[in-house]
Amino acid sequence: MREFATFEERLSVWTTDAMKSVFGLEDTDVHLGVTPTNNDKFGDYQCNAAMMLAKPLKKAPRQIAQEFVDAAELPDFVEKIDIAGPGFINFFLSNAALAEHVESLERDPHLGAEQVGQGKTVIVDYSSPNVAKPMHIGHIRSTVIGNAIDRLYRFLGYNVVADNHLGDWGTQFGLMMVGFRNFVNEEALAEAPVEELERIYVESYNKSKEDASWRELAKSELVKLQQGDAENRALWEKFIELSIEEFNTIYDRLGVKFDLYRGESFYNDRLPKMIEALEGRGLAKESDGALIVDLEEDGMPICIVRKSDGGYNYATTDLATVEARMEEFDPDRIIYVTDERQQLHFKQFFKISEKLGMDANLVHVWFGLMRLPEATFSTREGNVIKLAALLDEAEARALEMVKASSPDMPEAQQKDLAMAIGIGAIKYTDLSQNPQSLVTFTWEKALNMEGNSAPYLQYAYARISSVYDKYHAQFPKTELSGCSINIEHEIERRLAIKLSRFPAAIRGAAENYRPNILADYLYELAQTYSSFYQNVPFLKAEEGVRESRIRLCRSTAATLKQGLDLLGIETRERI
RNA sequence: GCGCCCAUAGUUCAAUGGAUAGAAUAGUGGCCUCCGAAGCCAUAGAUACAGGUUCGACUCCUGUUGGGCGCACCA
Repeated sequence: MREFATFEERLSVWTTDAMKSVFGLEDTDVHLGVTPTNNDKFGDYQCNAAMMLAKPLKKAPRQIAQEFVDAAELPDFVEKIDIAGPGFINFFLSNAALAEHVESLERDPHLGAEQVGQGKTVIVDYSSPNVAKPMHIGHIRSTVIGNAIDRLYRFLGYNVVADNHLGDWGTQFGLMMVGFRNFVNEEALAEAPVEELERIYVESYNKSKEDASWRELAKSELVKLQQGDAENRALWEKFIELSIEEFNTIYDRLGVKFDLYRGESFYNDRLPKMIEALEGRGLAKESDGALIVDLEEDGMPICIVRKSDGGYNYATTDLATVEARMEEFDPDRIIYVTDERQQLHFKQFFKISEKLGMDANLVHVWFGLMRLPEATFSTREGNVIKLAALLDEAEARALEMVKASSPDMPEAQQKDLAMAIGIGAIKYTDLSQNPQSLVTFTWEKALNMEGNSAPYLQYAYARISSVYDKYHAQFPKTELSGCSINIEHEIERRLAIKLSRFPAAIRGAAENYRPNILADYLYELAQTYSSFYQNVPFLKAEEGVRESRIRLCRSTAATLKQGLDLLGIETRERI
């Protein structure tokens, strides 16, 4: 058993062994471990094996439970064991063991979370905006959810490669080239480069619809670019450079960092070989001039890997990307974070990758579309909300709140706080719900700062910091780590149990690619703390009790801070 | 037409097949002489519909209704 093993792990190992020995079970599919209870009255953990074993053992569940309880010798951290209802076996942890465990977590930089990723590499492919298009609120989910997954896996010890797979290649660049040379407004370009690039694209696109010679010109410029023409290449690189620069200002504001910015173009050279591989394995065939992979036997529509004009598309690029990533990083897993519309595409190219014999573990983490109450976002409708505008608005609203509640704070600090709170609120809104739900955007929801929200958690953290500082001012000589935690009050116990469950929240969030599991946990932890704070005195408690409670505060602060950091949400000692 | 996803309090969201479906917000009623009221305590309110599987179903299966999305050269 590892040093900071959770009670759930320890108990599960114990119940599994004990069940096997008491009932002479060898191999069984029945889950013999424990799960957390959802009600204090049923103890801290429950084992449901008795019900599940009724059939194979041909005995009544309660009888099984009773025989188990009679025969088994309790581990020392269990205070009491109970049989309830149809045959639930409930475990009550001892307060002393609980207190000791919480104390010990202070020595673990990972707060009890097992380093399951040691020696493993994971590539997380997320955000992936298109060059020459401003990021809008549709990009927030991939960026924020992807970044949380990135952080979670790093925390679990994985070597994470965060890759921003930019949309930097494709037919639109022909139109961009001719458009730029004809309609660029240098002032606008200096002011807001990507917005201007988008404007140029739209104008050029509109012109192409009416003007056949314009279309021809765009096409020939595209071919020149593809053939490596120096001038077009330079212009294309300029588009990318301007775009990345602007994306980075957004990423900086969001606290998002990538290890790589490898656009689709990075894999261009591999595309012909990829087609050869498909043909060599007899996977690809001609159809209406295009080269396709027939996936009918796999229950999917055909997948085009080379267009009838000889160009390659999405699927081919993604296959080549997998191949390149396998060669360079040999990852244990590649995680793609995109919206739900791409499910079929990913299923198709995952299948083709398998058929090609690429031994890649590919995971598509999809999230629900973001839409407006009345319609989906579209450039044509002109209802797109830019990501930068959303962040501005969040910070402005947060600043208003900060000024109202802390009018005497220096302005620079107010602004810094407003940033942490505003950005935190936006992120938390997205991270606190199941990623797969469809989201209807409203300002009110996106910038929620009341109730179950980032500011609630940040407030709880700041309040603890304040208590902690006051303690040190009043009792500067006491060495806290030398004082033990004693659990006597009910609310202390609830808080300690919550603290001990942090690793489960982390694992659940990471393994299911659902940061909301962690967000839920943190909210519950903060609620439990608030109740603790309200119901028992800390600084005015008698010596000993006081130190014990301050240590619980310290653990809570560390857990909140770490958890919020994994969601990419910043904390401040004073708000 | 085929396929994927979704439906939980008035509203916005939770709930690895487990016990009495949790929060927030809006409503009502309390709590600053006391560690920060961005808070706490109390109260009321929900599983679309019809079947099925199971000791046990919001969760799994089938059907219905209502929504979102995808399905040959856009990524």
